[in-house]
Amino acid sequence: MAAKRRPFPSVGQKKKRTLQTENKKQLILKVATEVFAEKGFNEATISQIAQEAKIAEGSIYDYFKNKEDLLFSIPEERMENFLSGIHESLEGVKGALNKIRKIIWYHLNFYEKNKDYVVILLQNIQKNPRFNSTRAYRLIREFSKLVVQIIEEGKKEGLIRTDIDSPLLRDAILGAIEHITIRGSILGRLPTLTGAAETLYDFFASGIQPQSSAVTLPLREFLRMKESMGKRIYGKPAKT
Amino acid sequence: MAAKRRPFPSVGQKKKRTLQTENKKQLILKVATEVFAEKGFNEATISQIAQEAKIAEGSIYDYFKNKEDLLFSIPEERMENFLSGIHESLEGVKGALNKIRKIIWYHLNFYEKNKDYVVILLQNIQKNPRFNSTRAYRLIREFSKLVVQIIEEGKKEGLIRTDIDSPLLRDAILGAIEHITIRGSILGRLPTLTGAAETLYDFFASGIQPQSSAVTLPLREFLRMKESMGKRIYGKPAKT
DNA sequence: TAGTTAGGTGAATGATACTCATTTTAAAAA
DNA sequence: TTTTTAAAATGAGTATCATTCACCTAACTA
Repeated sequence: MAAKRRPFPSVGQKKKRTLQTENKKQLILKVATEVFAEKGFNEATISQIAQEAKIAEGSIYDYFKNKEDLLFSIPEERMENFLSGIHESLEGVKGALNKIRKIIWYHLNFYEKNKDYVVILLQNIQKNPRFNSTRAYRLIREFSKLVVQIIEEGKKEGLIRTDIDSPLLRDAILGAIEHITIRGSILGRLPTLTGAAETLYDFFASGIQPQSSAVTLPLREFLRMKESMGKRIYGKPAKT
Repeated sequence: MAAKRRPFPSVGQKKKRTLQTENKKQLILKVATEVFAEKGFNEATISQIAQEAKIAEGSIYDYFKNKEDLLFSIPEERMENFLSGIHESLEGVKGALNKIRKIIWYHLNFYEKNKDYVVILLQNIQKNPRFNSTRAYRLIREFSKLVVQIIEEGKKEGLIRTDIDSPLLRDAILGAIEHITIRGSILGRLPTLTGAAETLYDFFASGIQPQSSAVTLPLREFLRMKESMGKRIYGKPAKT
């Protein structure tokens, strides 16, 4: 046992000590991230991680409850960065659709810049039911709620159809992002992720049907035209 | 070693033997599916599977190379059913969009009816890189190609925008389906999956923007209106 | 200096995937 | 029917980890 013990009651040189401890934890996390990313959770061994971090196997258990806890600890810091980054990048963005566009871009960009991490998160962690009781998972939920909020906001603004089930739309958007990322990581196409952002946004925003067989125009314009004519008009988009 | 051995050169009562062997393999697969679904791959033990199948541990290795091979063998039969079912249900369906709608529905419906299997496939198998060299994975790829084909077909028919990257759209659609399914399985909401199909299709087909702030109408109608006026008209949908 | 404790260690333990020498079973031959 | 033969099945034994714990080291206090 080491890290769990109560620190000195004095305040003297304690900081230095704590810093070293914190450094060691970070070191283990860094090495573990590399090893897990390379070998996968099952094939990675504690002894290999210990060796590469140049510490004893037992020391790992001073900082983490077990191998799985070590794995689940990897996303914590990154998720915090992700979340604060999202909030930052949304500042000043007006309108739900623009926010969604930004989120899609930021999300793919984040994955593109955190390859090792993405492999671990998507392949080893996210679908493990025990991950749900994790701090990092709570952060993911928070993000997930944010997306729903933005969708609801969009409904109120009149920018998103009100008959849409918000959580379902969120799942569709996040699922699409994730799947594209996984395919990218398996096929080694991660560097092009960000380029897919605008296209992906467009699928959801405008749909996949062409505008050539139907014309969409602002309501005001439409009403003006209609007024100056006296004609029967279709209100719904052409369906096949 | 057992199952690998060459059968007798004669033809006599061989069938009975082979059948029993096949049955045993199926039995192991059935029990393994249950155990893996309940405990997850890591927590499930070979000894538990052997016990519940009422056979010796060693026998499992007569039929499967190792634990992972056993896991990866589970999707084979189901994927075959899935694929033939898809082809069947697409018979007589005209138009790429209708086919995509059908695929989304069939996919979600299949998952809804194969709960145990879905949990295993999505949580333990699909994102494992070694799964890529599997027979079952080849079937998934086949399905994946089918979707791309349909999208391309839709472009030629003029039903889908030609500026869309087909594999990207495929990934978005399949990713959305998968994510919704996973959320459903974690939250125990699988029974409502099929209900989400039409909504999901609609996200992609028509987009999420309301028709109230913009009006879409057939090109002929639009041209007729335009002709009888003399006005400047927008050709693109309103963006926020 | 002596005492205290955070911090670190690695051999020992137990669990489990996988192997293999042996036994059992049942088809084919005699 | 009895004998022969190879397929099937077995489970004790092996190797490989994850995890524990009794002990060590060094820094800080008094």
